[in-house]
Amino acid sequence: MEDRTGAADRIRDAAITRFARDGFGASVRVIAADAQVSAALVIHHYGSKDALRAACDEHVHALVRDAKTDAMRNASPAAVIAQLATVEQYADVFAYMVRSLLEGGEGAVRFVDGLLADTEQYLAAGVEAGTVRPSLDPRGRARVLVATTVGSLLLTELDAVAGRGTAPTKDPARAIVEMSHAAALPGIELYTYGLFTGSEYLDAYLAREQQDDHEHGHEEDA
Amino acid sequence: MEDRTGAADRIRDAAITRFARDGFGASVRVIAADAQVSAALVIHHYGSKDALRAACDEHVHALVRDAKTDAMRNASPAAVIAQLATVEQYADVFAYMVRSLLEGGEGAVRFVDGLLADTEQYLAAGVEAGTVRPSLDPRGRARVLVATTVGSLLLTELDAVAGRGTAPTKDPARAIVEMSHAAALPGIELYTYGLFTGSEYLDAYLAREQQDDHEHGHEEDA
DNA sequence: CACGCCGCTGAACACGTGTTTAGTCGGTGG
DNA sequence: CCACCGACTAAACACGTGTTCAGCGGCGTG
Repeated sequence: MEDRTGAADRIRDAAITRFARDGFGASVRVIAADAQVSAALVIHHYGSKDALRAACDEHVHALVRDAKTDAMRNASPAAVIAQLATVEQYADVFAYMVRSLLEGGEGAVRFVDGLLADTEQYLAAGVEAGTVRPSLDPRGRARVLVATTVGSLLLTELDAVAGRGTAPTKDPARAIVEMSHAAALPGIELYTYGLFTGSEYLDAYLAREQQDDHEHGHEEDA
Repeated sequence: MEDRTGAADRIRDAAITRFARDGFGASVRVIAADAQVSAALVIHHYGSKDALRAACDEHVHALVRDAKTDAMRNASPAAVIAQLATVEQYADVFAYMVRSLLEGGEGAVRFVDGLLADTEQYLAAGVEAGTVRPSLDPRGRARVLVATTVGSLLLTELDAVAGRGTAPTKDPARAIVEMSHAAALPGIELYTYGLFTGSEYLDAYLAREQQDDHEHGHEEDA
């Protein structure tokens, strides 16, 4: 039923790889060359460059969703990411997600939303199991953890730009593996003992928050 | 000694604002229009668009450095950022840094390097003062904290893209203030009590690390 | 076989880009 | 006063972009 040659799929895959490497400013002609077709065929199949990117987003999203549902029952979200990056097959997909994250597209929003939901759910399960401390703001805590993850991604990318690190800018998938390795010890340590020796900071913040609430009423809702 | 009109400075400031808002793909003509000059004058003064951006980088870097040395003795690096964003005068500069962070230029590298060094130094001071727990990997810990900060920045930007949050994509400076407010409680909580109830994760990691070391020797150096 | 469909292409088009060029205006020093 | 110099500009240039157009060629179906 599909094309015998599968040129459309080949174009999409080439676009994913190229977008991941060079950003979404990558030209249609370069993508076409990567897929060994003419630039006109890209438009012929996808209608426009934006539509091509939308197709890439959707395809990547589907792959990530499937991979996540597969691996979700085994490991933590962070481990899922590392695992996802390790698998050769998903390297391009993962790099595409990182790029999308940096340039802030709709796919990135869905990605972090999923990550956020997973993290929150996972933390809740940990709380119930007694391995994770309860939080005054579970959603906010999940956000901080996700922020740490994507922030580490960004720092790794920055290191690559600066020429430091093992990965020569080219392979974000490998970079994330190294990053996760380097950040593992201080992260676990931080998550085990915390940062401060006492609760003075937290107490002070809570006291000030309560005071602020009394001063100018409740501004927030829902 | 300088121009009476100060057009060159006006061009640079317009470029900083425009680059921050639209990314570094912003065209010279738009910047010129913002500064109410011709596109040719931009080139006349700065030689090329890349040189213009370099001038912006340098100017922003100088401003940030000055502001930091001013505020450094008062507050923590994170507070410095929030404070920096608050000040109306530095809003554009700060937005420029965020943009530079996202597109990964040399200025971003210098920025996070500075942030990293400051954080590490600040943590060391805290350790010495007894308010911060010592770490097995102080530099790694500083990295994690900086990652959390820049990750929160990215998440805020993403929220803006998704239309959520108060800031309508336009004002990253205000967005960072809101972000820092929302992340404050879970962050402090996390840094006070940690995430886990016990040290099993850390113990397991340390045990596995030691085992790995014995398996395939020491690979790392300097 | 002949027809039409469809994957596919090279050449062109319209446009936006950074940059160059030729030239105007105004102030300043000889 | 004249000549020069630098800020400044409109117009053009060269190029890269996404996209369109006309047509080629092999396949399945009438």
